[in-house]
Amino acid sequence: MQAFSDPSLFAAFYQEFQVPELPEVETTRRGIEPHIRHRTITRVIVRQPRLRWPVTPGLEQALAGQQIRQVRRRAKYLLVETGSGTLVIHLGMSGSLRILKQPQPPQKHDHIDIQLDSGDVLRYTDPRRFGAMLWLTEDPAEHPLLRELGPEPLDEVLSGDYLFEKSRGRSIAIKSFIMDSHVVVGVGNIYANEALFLSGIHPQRAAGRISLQRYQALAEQIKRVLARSIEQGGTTLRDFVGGDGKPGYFQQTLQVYGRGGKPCRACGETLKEIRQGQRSTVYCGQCQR
DNA sequence: AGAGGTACCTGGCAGC
DNA sequence: TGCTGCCAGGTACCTC
Repeated sequence: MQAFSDPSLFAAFYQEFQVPELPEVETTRRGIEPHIRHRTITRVIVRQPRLRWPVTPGLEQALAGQQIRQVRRRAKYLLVETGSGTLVIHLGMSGSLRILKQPQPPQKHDHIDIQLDSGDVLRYTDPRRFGAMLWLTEDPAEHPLLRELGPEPLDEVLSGDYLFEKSRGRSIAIKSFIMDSHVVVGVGNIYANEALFLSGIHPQRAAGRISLQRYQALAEQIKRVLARSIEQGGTTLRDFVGGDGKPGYFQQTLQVYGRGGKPCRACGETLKEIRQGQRSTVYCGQCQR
């Protein structure tokens, strides 16, 4: 990430563009649910239907009059359940949701408003439009987008044993392996870099050539880094009402991500930055083998 | 089947 | 100053 040679620029960038990783999605769920649960949708306004996929045609009619039962999360998908179907929301790379208590004129990237009988509005904003807003009438777990997903990282199913078994015979780099949503969901680029550093595993190592013991460390670190972020998102829950709808981010100090060329916090060695699958990987050649 | 690459999209920086 | 090129990233999908 050479563009951010100056740390303050990097910080400014991430204040502006908080990539919703799993902790941010969960924090968003917790932030909005109390305001929308049991409310009835009175009106839906779609200003920009061109997201990752087109917003489901007829979404406005489908949602009007529906009462929201609960908001669940599967991987980075938010599932807004009503009596007759489920609204599936993905925040993509730059999406956010917030609750408006007062009417506010829509800004450039405010693509969708969901008005509630309380007078509140749930507003979806997404500058890069990598997000999604889909209406499903079938069981969301059976939808192609959700059907093939691996276990939640914080579920006990995700363990060293699971990763070890799943990786046998695989030559793919471990970093790509843990970012594959068929293996485990919710491990984005930032947390993949961090978890590999914390467990001392070289990001390019073949997934099939890592011992059970090391996978136990990796599973533990994935859980730890995500759980800590969710915890902090919860305690710093800021401004889902009226404000920018973005959870506090990066409360925990990043060990490697965004620090290519800087000294390793553990050993002082200069951190290496490479690209894997068009994504930035940062690691310590000394600490990670 | 597995591995790797591509596309989608915008804002902001570097460099000319 | 203004333009162009590049880059960040999640994830489905394409190709080999």
